[in-house]
Amino acid sequence: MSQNYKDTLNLPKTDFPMKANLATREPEMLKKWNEAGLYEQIQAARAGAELFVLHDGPPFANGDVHMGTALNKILKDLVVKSKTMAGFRAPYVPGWDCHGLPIEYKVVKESRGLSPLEVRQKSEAFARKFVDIQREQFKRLGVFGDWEHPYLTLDPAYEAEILRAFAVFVEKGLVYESMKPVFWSTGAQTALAEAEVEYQDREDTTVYVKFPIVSGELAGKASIAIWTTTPWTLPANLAIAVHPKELYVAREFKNVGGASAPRLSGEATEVGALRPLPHSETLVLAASLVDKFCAATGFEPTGEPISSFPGSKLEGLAAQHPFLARTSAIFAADFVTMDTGTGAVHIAPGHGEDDYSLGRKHGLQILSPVDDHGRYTDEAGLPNLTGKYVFDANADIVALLREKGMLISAAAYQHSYPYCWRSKTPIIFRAVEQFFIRIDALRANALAAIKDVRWIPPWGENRISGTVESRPDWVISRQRSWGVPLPVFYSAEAEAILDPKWIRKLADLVAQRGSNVWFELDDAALALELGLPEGTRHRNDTIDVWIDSGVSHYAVLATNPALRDPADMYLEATDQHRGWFQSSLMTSVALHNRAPYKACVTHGFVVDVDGKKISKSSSYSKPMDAGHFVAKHGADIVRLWVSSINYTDDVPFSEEMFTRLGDTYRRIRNTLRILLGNLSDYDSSSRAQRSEVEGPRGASPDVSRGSSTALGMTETLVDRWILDRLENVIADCRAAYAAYEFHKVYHTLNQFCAVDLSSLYVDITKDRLYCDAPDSLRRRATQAAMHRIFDALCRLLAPIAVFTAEEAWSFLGRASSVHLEVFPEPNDEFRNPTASSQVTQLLALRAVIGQAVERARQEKLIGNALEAAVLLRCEQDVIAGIPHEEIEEFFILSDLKIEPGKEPVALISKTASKKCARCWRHRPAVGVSAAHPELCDRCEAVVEKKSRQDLQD
RNA sequence: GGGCCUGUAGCUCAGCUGGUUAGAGCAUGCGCUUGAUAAGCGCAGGGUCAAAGGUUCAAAUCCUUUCAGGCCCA
Repeated sequence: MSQNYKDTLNLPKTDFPMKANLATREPEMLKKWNEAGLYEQIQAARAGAELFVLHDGPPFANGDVHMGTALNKILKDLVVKSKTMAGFRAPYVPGWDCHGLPIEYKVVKESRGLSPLEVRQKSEAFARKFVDIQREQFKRLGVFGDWEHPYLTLDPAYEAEILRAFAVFVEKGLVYESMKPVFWSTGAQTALAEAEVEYQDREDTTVYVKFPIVSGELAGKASIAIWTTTPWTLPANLAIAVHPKELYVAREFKNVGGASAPRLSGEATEVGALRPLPHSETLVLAASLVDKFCAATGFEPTGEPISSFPGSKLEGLAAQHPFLARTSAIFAADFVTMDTGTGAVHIAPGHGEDDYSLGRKHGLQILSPVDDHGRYTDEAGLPNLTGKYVFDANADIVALLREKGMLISAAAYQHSYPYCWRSKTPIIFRAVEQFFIRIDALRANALAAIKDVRWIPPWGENRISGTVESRPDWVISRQRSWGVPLPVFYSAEAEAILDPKWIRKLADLVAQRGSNVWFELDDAALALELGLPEGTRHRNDTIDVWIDSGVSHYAVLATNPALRDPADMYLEATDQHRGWFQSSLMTSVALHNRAPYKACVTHGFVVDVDGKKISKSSSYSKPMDAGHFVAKHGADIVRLWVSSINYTDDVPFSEEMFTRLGDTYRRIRNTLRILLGNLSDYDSSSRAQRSEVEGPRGASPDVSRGSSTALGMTETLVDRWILDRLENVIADCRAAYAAYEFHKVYHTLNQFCAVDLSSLYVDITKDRLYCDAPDSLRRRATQAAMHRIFDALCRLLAPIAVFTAEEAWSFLGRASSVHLEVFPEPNDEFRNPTASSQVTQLLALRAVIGQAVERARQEKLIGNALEAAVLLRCEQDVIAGIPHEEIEEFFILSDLKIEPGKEPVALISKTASKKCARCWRHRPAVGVSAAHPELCDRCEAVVEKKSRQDLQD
């Protein structure tokens, strides 16, 4: 019976599938884009447009793309795509950081005994392999860019620019040579990186040593007591550090010997046998460490402290070195802790990081009287021990201390100590010649340059300023193989030569033959090649990789004609305030005295449900490969995730989020689908819509212009309202994109699709779209509105859901890509405050009705709301001027009566009218028609008209 | 330990310069629909705004401390 009428409806019709099937559809689309050269098309389409350069911070070319990397790359892509759609020419040239220890380390670990050149060859192959892997993974994420012409820091052209930048640094007097302690393997006779250090348990001899004070009030009366686990560094002692704020005491101690006097084992037994005889000492040490000191040494305090004072009081005093003819100065330093020892720290600037920086601060010599094999040199000032391996010399030093009466106590000590991962020998801290960049010469200008940059979020400025203010000089030399050679030459007399002209000659040679020449050619050949004096030699040190990436503005932005230095934006994780943002800033200040970027955007790190970093998480043990999630959910879902979060904070990640995101995605997709379905018989180029099509140049054609009734058609209230809402959505999304607040785009579009469109507009207009005659004016008006909405939605969605937006876009019969389009332009003609406020009021009434209907349903009075007869009492001015029919339609009711009343109330009863077999509304006219007794008047007319037309055909 | 930052419903986010019973979407529960159907619609429940102090007539919003977490240092 009534089934017949279903065929007379205009039901939605589309081939746009409900199921996304992203995992297979996305790669197909990528293939199409690649074949069409979409990136090049986009660049060509924006040829004359204003330039916006987002400069890619090069990821390290090792390992797969994980969620953190994906987050970074997608954020960059959101910027590039949204700028492109805002009308800019926004080229994107991706890059990779290829040199450096992590790669060299892996290579060396795989195969041992390689020559530097072999290490470099294997490292290059390794880096290139991962460049290719990551490139495919980034492309799979839907990131657009010049993937065929990325910049690689290992490219000879790039390496040459590093050297040329270096030549400028030298020219400006920014580079100097100095000693600095590094991890040193005496077994391998090489400097080590932290990654090459492994820790083992080890027993050493610790000593408490006294340094007689020789100046100030305590001169000749007391000694300052220090504690060390490395007696062999004492010949290099030049100072003692105390904490300025901690309390120190001068006090007499008596050695009671006995039980508390420790026994030594191993090498030190000989020493232990010569236990100090009972005697007393007046010592200065931290008040809070007196107890520990006594327990460890067998000394006990006698009487009350002679005096007590903050450490700052000791500053500037001199103490006699325990066995060398010199004094050690006492300095205050914040790094002194009260955990162990005496609160007075033995300082050997050539043998420790803190020692070094304190020594530099006070102009001390960086004394490091140890050779490559870890043997004392003459500089140690102990002729008997010259040539002795320092770990063997510990016992000699202890004996010497005892002989001089400077040993308070010695003991065996178990601790975890760094070892060389290759030679398995204990590591020493040893100062060797290094090259530095003078940060003090740049600091003030760098701080000034920071102020000219826009920092997003704003506290980034604070952060980078803090690091720039406090950072020490930049150590730029590395005793490594996998990098750009440090262009230092040595004269026949072994004197270091830094010559800009020579460096530039080398740069030219490297540009031609790659930096391997440095390692391939021997001294004579290289000198000949560069035209250097005979006898000029070179070493195999390399430049810190932070210089590599730090000069990318010089090597890439300034040299690639598609780009520009400075860039409009750098966008990286917050750790780069100290990293790439800073290294780039320093090199740019050195070269041009300005920042290399106009804006710096930072994002947080990916954390799990509990806000903990993933590596510490209990929820996620497996690695967070982006590929895993792309395969499981699709790149558009991963991109939706990136867009949904506030990236300035830590970025939350969980399995649940992806489930939720899938829900959101399906909602958006289904909204697009129903719009398409309802537009199946709508011809946007027909005469009625012609006026909209011919929009102003540069604007998006379909949504740019309306006539006096906006669409130029007979819209009803809901149409006017939804078009006004769309204006808000367009304005909000454009503003959010412009401010890089992508999560606001996400929420705006989600809200618009779920509430305004799905729950309201589509639901309300179903009746007219399905049941009216196909060409009814109000139906066509609604289709025109939907067409405008769909068009705008695709464009606004395009930067985020790259694949889905394109897919939907193509279903509207568009041959070219949505990514070539621009965002919809705001258009005041579609603004309609009246409709907006009317609908707001109607929605309040709708809630009242909804609750009443719900109650009636629970009482089994009605099932479907269309079975209800609703009597609504409300203030009349709310509904003034709105046709009753439209109000009924708005509430999706069959039978509505409105009476005046103050507080809105809805009374529900079962309607007396019969159900129209076609539109399912209960209408009084059902049964009136003889030909169609099951139909209401509207449906009868439509069916009649249709059958007449069918007859004509 | 220091610097910078964060902490609002199960999840993701709003909540402007302090001012009525703290909002949204999703999720959950209960219904309706079967003409968006591995869809759609309605209704409902759910937060002492990390905790404790303080300023104020009034604080999620300002101040202090604590706790939890992140990045960078040490």
